[in-house]
Amino acid sequence: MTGLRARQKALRHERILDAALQLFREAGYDAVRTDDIAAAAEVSVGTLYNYFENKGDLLLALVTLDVQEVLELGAAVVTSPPPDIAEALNRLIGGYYYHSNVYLTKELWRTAMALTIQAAETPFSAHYAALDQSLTDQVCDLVVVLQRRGLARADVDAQALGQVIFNNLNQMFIEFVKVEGTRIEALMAGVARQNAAIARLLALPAP
Amino acid sequence: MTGLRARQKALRHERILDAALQLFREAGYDAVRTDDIAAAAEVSVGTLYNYFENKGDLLLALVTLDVQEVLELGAAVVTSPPPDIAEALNRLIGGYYYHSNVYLTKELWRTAMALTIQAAETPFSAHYAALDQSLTDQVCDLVVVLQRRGLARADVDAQALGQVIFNNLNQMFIEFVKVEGTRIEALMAGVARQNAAIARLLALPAP
DNA sequence: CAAAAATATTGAGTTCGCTCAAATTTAGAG
DNA sequence: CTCTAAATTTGAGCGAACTCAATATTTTTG
Repeated sequence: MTGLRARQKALRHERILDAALQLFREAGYDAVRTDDIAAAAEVSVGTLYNYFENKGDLLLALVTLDVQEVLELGAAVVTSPPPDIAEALNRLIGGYYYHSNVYLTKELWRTAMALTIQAAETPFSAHYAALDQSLTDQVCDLVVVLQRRGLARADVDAQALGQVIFNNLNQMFIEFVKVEGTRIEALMAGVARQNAAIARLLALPAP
Repeated sequence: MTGLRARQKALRHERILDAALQLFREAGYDAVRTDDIAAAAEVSVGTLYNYFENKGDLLLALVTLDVQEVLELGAAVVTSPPPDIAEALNRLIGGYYYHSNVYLTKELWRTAMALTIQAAETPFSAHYAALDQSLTDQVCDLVVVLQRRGLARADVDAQALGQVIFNNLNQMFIEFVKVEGTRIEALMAGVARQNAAIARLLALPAP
């Protein structure tokens, strides 16, 4: 059987994450003090810092859980995308976007995005970067699938184009979380317009 | 004549900015304490905070000066772009990139980018956002100019495509400043590949 | 030109993220 | 079961960003 130590470790880890998520969601990242999280998890501040590098790393741990789910969601779209290029892109990207407010608020995303830029060396930030790469790969895969099925021009660098599409959707999401008032529908509309432009360029030329 | 108060105000404002730029550049953003900047500007901490909302706003004030220069640089490319689509994009974007290390280090850019996401409400962050929009407009203008001169397909939403191109170059820049080791040449090579893909799609169809 | 009003400066004090030496708890050996 | 070593927890304390009541300086008024 697993030692008492290991079980308590796992338990504390989860208690801290749970406490952080709840407090962050209801009060916002800045308003929550690390002491509050420690108290809610029934652990001392020192212990909290034994499990997570810093306050930001704690948030990124929560964010990566979210991105992981989103990745699985996207895989389904890539394996059988709708036959229209624009629709396929919108389906994939919409999946990403609409999932984004299941666990996290705009403020939390904002803070998280800022952290991944500023503290790119911390372990969870590296993990997030890896997931971001997986998302890029997923978009690239979608482009390749569309090309293979004869739905999109095959005479173009799918890798490069996939990166462009992902960078665009990512940047659009950042702009979205920057402003508290904007709605996901508006974000989707903006991205759909951009996807339409790309889809038109990617469409097979008239025979 | 302008009152003594106004003159001293302008003087102090400049002294603070100068001190901050020098210290930030030579020691890095985090290593410099606001007390240090205040001391170097021969001003008290309280005064510093009378002129700038916070430490980050001070950095953003410096960054916006840089972006302003970059915008002027880009205008020249837009008014008379090279006849090749890919080359035109590379020229414009290269201008942006190569100017980026004139005043600021990667760490400063990283911090600044993070701040514009996290603190989108502070005055200088709003100013930065406006400049970002101007950069987007500049890219859109370039696409329109290429279309007008018959160098690019005209049957595509230039506005939307310009946004995509800008969002891509912006995101690529963020990835670039994230990692301390990477060189601008590598960044340019990556973006050039992406631009090549877009240029191919935008090229006029064979008659 | 003096006094009052308006505007700016100052720096000790507060807050919060994070550290680390001491104390506590668990695992293993005899 | 006891004693020792290893691993873990603890919370008072530290550093740095930022505040605000007191002070100082400039401008305006009579």
